[in-house]
Amino acid sequence: MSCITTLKNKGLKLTPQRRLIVEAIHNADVHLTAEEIITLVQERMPGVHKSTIYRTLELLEGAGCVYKSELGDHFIYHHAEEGHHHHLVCTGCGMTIECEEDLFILVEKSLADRYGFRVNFKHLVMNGLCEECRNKSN
Amino acid sequence: MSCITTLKNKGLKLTPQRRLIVEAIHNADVHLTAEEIITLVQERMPGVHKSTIYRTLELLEGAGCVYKSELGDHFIYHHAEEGHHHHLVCTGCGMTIECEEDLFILVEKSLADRYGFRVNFKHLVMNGLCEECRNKSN
DNA sequence: ATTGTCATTGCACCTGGTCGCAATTATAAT
DNA sequence: ATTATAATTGCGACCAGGTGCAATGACAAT
Repeated sequence: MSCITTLKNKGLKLTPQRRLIVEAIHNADVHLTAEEIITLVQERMPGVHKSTIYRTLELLEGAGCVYKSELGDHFIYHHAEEGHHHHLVCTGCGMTIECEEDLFILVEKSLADRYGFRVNFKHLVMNGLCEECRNKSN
Repeated sequence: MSCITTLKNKGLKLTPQRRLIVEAIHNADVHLTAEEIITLVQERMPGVHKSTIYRTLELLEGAGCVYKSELGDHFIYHHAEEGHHHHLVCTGCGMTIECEEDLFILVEKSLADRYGFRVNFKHLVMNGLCEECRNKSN
């Protein structure tokens, strides 16, 4: 909800298109792909151009209202109020598992020490094989 | 070098196009983007179609001769004999740092224990801010 | 050296995502 | 309520990467 006020505070305009996009992301309980957002928005307001949606998504990301992550070959978006977590994506069956943040605290520290690099570990996507697929493939 | 024999052993044909592509990847000491490979190959043999190159790259990846990773918004390729490493990509200036594998051994183990998930940590790309950009932005 | 077969190529077209630009519109000031 | 103006939209063109298909060509068998 505060996305709207965040935008206003930054002197950005509140167009019907933007309202729809923000709404779509808020109503979703999981992350959406760009494609899904485009479909949802255009169902309610045909004629909205995809470039508008991509630009709004980028803007919302920049404003900190929305997180964008790469999930395989496409992008997913979800609103910022959700807790952080990481994704395990099985390359066998496509299933995704969400996993906790704490696993990476050590890595985060090591990277900072060794390379002076502050990693953005808000959302990380890792590919691999789930238990089931691993058993199947052997 | 053994890429060539690997292909032969699989009953695949050794076309001049494929020879050039394999050669380009072997001659490079760092990873190349698909774009760079296309340019290199076409310099020596104009008319080679990009789809041929993408397909060959995919084939080499499947044969285990070449690794493909996502680096931001594009793909990079390098031959399999290189050691594995991960990439730190600065979202500020675009600079990339290569970092060692050993950082992730612990994480790998935790994920297997907690979720039964075997992560493919061959090449991981992590976004964040490098030291310089972090100092600048404050 | 010729031939047959199947892998491979080039082509034309498609996809998701991005960009520059002219037309439109949300908002603030009057 | 009008107006000014800067942000935003829709459009069309573009980019990297991928795909189905008919034509070509590498290689094995003769």
